[in-house]
Amino acid sequence: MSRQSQTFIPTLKDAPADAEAISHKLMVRAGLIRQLGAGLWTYLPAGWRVQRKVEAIIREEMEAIGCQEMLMPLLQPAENWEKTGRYAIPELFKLEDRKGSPMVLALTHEEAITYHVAREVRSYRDLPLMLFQIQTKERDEGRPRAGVLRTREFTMKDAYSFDRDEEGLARSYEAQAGAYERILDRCEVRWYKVESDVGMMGGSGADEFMAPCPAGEDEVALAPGYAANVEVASATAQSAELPPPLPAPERIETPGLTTVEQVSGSLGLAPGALIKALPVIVEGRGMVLVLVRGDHRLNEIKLRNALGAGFRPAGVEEIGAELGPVGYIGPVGARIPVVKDAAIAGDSYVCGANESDAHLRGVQPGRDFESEELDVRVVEAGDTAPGGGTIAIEPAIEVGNIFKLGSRYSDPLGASYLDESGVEQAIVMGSYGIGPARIVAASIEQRADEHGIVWPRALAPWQVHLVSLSKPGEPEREAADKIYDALRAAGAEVLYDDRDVGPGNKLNDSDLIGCPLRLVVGRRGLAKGVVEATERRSGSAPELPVEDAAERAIALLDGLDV
RNA sequence: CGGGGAGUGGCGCAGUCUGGUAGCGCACUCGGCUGGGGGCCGAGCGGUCGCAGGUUCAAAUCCUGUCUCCCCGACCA
Repeated sequence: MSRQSQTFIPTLKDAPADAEAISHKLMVRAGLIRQLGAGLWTYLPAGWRVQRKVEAIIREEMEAIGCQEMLMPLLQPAENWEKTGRYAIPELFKLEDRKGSPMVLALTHEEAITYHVAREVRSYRDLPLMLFQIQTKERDEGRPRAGVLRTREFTMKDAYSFDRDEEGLARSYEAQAGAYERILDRCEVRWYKVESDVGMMGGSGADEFMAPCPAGEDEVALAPGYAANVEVASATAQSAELPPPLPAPERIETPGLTTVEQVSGSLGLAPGALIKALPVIVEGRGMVLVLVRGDHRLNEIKLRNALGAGFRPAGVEEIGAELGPVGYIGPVGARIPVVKDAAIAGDSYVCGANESDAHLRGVQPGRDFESEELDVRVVEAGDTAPGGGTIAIEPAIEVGNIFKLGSRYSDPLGASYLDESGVEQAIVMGSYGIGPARIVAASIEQRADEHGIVWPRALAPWQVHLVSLSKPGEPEREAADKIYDALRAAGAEVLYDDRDVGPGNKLNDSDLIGCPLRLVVGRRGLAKGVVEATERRSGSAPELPVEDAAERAIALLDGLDV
């Protein structure tokens, strides 16, 4: 059924007032989705058609690498989550059944799949194994946002690999990565594969597939031959201009100057000539003083990974007791461990003197204080990447991620096998997620113009939007009806706008909905014996003879590059 | 979790400060006109003003509580 008069595509002239992201506005306006609650979205018929196209592509590419589809429950007993230590995750929805048994709504399915594999797989002969599902996930997000980009309930394709050893995992991981590249290419989204943090998944390595777009919540650091999430990106800093070195640190009065801007401004120095001192309390280790250059920011994920432990910022009281007044903290004379960011590489810095209204200048790391050197700053545009290129930073949306889990889940859930020599070994796992809704949103973000959505053929809800400008019953309508029948007979996916509304409404809705090819059947064209085709993306508008309009339209469609 | 904003017809909003008959645009229904980029005329339908309690002769408006949604930040497979 694709007569528009009988299809539920509620388009809107205006976007909801609170929508910010392009994809959010357009998906609502084009009648693809509607909101039910915070982070909870209903897919209307056109939106669901698009999502199913993405899912079909994912299915094909998963099956092509020997990954088998299955389906696991969303509602699960809490027990396995307690075993893996993930029951404490704040995003995990927790509930009880009527008997009072603790249950959870799965935010991903490592526990379930590992539970099953642990029971069924016993021999090295059963491995390797790759399984996937396309299933709902539930996450109690602190802040859902941007329409479908960050929601509390969403569909995810999650795949899991099971191997005998690290080499096997590496092969499975590469197979999945290759499939992801083909999936994203087929969906026509621009993407980067970037190094990433392992986060709550745990494990030994991870990559993310990022689609650059304005609404992206992540930032990627890019250079020729280099791509990383800024959460983990590492690069050589641009140099900062330093004053001449001094034989020893010199105390200077800085009354009331507590920020980098104030101190550098008052001394006439670049912010990069200052050292910013950030006291943190490290789990099981007490207070540590972390130093970054005045013009740099601390990267908390890199610091956590470098320390191998969690931490929190120290409180004002704690800092006062251990070091001095907040705003005048520095490493010289500090009696606690000092971590110095690698970008602090000069020999004459200004830092706090650990007393009110005073700083020190001419401070030289190594001479004036001891420290452990780590890379813990946020990289910036203009830095030099490991390959020698210059870093650029772009916002991007994470559309997929792949993790080397190792035995992070197989150990606590007892997933093991007997090897050739009869020795019990832990199964080595990987997990691979991809979000169809985010692919759809990214496609819209990347391709939309001021008139609406611009679908690639692979995702379009319909390939052709046939628009009849005449009223029902008028002779021109017959020509449109015939073309509709011919297109359908030829197997084309066609949405036929046969509604009794004005031409402006139809044309604007057509732009909004964004099918790759539009055919307008109106009095003006018919007088010349033509229907007007318009390629949504290029705007190219050839005229097609009425008699074989359907055939010609299909040929046009096949000629579109995307 | 911290900060800010908003809940009034399907959508977008005014009215709230200064309490007194709930309004506008769009959409929708009916009739007519119009028919190539959201057209026009006329007549209509539709709202316990998020919820609960309080003050008052009288509450959308004042007070208290509460729920929901949005934005910025934190967090985020």
